[in-house]
Amino acid sequence: LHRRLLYSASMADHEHEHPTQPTESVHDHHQDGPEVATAVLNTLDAQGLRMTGPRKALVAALVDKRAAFTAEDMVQAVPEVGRATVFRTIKLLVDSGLVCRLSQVDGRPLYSLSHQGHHHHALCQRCGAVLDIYRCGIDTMLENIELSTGARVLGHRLEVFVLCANCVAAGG
Amino acid sequence: LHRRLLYSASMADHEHEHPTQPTESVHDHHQDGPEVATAVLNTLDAQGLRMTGPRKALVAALVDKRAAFTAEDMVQAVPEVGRATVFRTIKLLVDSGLVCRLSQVDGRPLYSLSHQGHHHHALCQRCGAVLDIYRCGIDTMLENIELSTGARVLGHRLEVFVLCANCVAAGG
DNA sequence: ATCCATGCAAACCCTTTGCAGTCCA
DNA sequence: TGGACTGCAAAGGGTTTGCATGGAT
Repeated sequence: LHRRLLYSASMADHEHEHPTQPTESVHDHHQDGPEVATAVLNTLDAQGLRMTGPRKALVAALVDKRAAFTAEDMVQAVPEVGRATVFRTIKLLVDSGLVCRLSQVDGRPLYSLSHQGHHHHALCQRCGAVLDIYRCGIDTMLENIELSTGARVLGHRLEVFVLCANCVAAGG
Repeated sequence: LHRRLLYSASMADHEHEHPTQPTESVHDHHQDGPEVATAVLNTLDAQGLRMTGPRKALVAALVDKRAAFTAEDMVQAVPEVGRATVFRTIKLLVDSGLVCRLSQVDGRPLYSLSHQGHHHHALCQRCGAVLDIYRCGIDTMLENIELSTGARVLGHRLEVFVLCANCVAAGG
């Protein structure tokens, strides 16, 4: 699960037209846990937030997750931390940009560690792995919506539901 | 709100490469109410479902809506229908493909009348108008994700949050 | 007449809040 | 020490369910 994938397939015939626009890139979602945990805690510290026991435990637990998780997952992963604190901490991390909220097919929220510059996610429906999608390629479309309709685009969200390569190999 | 917009801007320089791939198209979300209501009821009938009073009332109400609506909106729009029936009927319409579920920025569900062939929505954050987005242009990206990662794409959801032209004109 | 569909109310799930006590800075 | 943080438990909202009644075919 530590491989990193750079996507650059089959858009070559477009590149002479948009030489400065890179193609999409994708990589999966796991890095070296302790380092990430330290980075997360440093960020919290820089925001003047307290490094409490429950917060450290929660950060350690979510950094250890290799997949998107629900609030309930966290409640169970760190039973010594109260339910309310789990919710409060997740919200705090989301507001700090350290964790991002994504949504399941049925709309229920999932969370995953946030990686710089990514906007979208491909979520494995079997194992919960999250592939980040960089440069989703819809900016042009959004601009065109503005041009053709007069609407102003404020934001967008793209969720992609997949079976990751591992799960395809495991038989779906 | 009855205008229909066909998008075809600024992708011309791509078309010689994908002559068969149309550009995105967008139109807003309202049609002639009674006709749509009849069509919806016919579809329910064709599925062997009963044409009860509550169902007719709910279909009439939602066809009359010019914007996306919540379940609660429906409860209040048709106070003579029980709360549970509203939820059950919305689910039924979603399962029949007549209504589609979309999601607000915060993830709470909204619903809107479903139009054939559309996959995505631009939702006005001020008035709730829904612009359908046809040919969202991300299919190519999804194929490329498959090629580069070995994942299998099962589905995707794109939500675009906008201020529609009317609301821009009204001062945001 | 037969079931499907409805209404009511309770149950349910997930999340938030109030408040007294705790612990980091 | 003070104020941010926590835990508990209760409240909250949105949605679903059980069950007896009602209504469409």
